[in-house]
Amino acid sequence: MNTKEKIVEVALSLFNEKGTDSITVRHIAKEVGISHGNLCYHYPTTDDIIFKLYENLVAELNIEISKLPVNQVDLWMIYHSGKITFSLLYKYKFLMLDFVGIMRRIEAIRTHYRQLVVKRRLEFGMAMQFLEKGGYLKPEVIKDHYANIIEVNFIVGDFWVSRAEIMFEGPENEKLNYYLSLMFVPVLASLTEKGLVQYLEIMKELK
Amino acid sequence: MNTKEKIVEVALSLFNEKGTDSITVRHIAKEVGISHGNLCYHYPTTDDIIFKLYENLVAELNIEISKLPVNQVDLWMIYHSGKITFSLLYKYKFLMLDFVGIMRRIEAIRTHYRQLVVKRRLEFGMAMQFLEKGGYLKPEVIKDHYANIIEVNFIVGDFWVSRAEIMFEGPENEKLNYYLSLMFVPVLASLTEKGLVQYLEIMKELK
DNA sequence: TAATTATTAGAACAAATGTACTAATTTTTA
DNA sequence: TAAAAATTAGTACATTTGTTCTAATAATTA
Repeated sequence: MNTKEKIVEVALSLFNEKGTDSITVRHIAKEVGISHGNLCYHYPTTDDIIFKLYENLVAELNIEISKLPVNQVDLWMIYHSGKITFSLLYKYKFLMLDFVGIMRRIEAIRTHYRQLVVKRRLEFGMAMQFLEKGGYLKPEVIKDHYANIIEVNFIVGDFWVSRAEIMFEGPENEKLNYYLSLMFVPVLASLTEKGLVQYLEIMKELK
Repeated sequence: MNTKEKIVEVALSLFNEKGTDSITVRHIAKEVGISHGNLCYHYPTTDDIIFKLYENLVAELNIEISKLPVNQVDLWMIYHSGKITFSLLYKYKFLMLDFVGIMRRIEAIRTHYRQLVVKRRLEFGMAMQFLEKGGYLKPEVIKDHYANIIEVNFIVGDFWVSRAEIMFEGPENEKLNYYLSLMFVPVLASLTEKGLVQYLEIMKELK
């Protein structure tokens, strides 16, 4: 592994452990075992490293999501993509824990993330439509209800790591499964019989 | 207004504007128009001011919530207490925007908040029971579903300000109403006819 | 009033940090 | 191989920040 990669790797674990505020280029350099002059040659500021880590997260997400079979949209598919996403978000949890600070500070990330949300909102919307057509989800009775469910799930998806950090005592796996299960909560009472059956299967897997 | 109060007032607006990270005792002192030596006499560190502001938020919440009529629990009552809470959280939005950082850093706040959550969880649970008895909410069909809805709403309640900061363009009032309406989303499909009628009334008010 | 206490301004200092720079060494390229 | 480019260590300096201290002034109390 070259120096550039080592820096990013060490920075990730330091950020996850201590947060981005208290970690400086000097801390990272010391932990990598190089001079901070050298580190600044590769990444002038910690924000440059954070941006690189953000890029890595997005890249990993794209790779993993593209591996999913796209032939059918059902609750299992939602579950699998949720599982992958949640695992990766947890791997880069410092990004989630300091979400607002990073978004405020680093324009490149903010811009990219906003575009990502627009894209994801559409994908989610499509998925809901497929679920409805597939007989898993009842037709919407209240205007914008499913769009609102998506917004709620965006908030849960982006901030469950923060919530867990503050409130949850327990192993990572339990934590992840618990908050993943919460993603189904807003939609639960709108599921059809068929949808509910699949939901209960998924919950067995999550236990 | 005495110096101590002035400090807290100025600090609130500075924190809300710039975040807690970049604001130091010197910044606040300069803005108040006193020496930083004087400021440190009243509040040795910014964290002491943050704690004071947290106490103020909790006090204001208690006062406002206690003003609510407790004779009946219906969706309007949920709406009113939500409205009050959301307004106050927005007034102290820096606390919400740097929630994790503050919780990690300031033990006194972390401890108090955790106890608060336990208390609120019970209150929410009671409210759900009352809604059910009052004929607004269908009986729970899936185990822990209502407990899970409460958890989802905790996350939305604690992080909507962050979400809004990153994504929402628009006036404060719209912002507040929109995210307040999201609190009803997870429970919506579990409402009875009677509940739905009241919900639709509330939505008219929110528009 | 006189003594005491509270409040205020400002200086002083060490530690941390961002930033820029130099010089040496290693690696790559022509 | 020789020149060029990339990488590395280390220095240097201005700023910021937390912290402590002193001395002066204002307010309160006995």
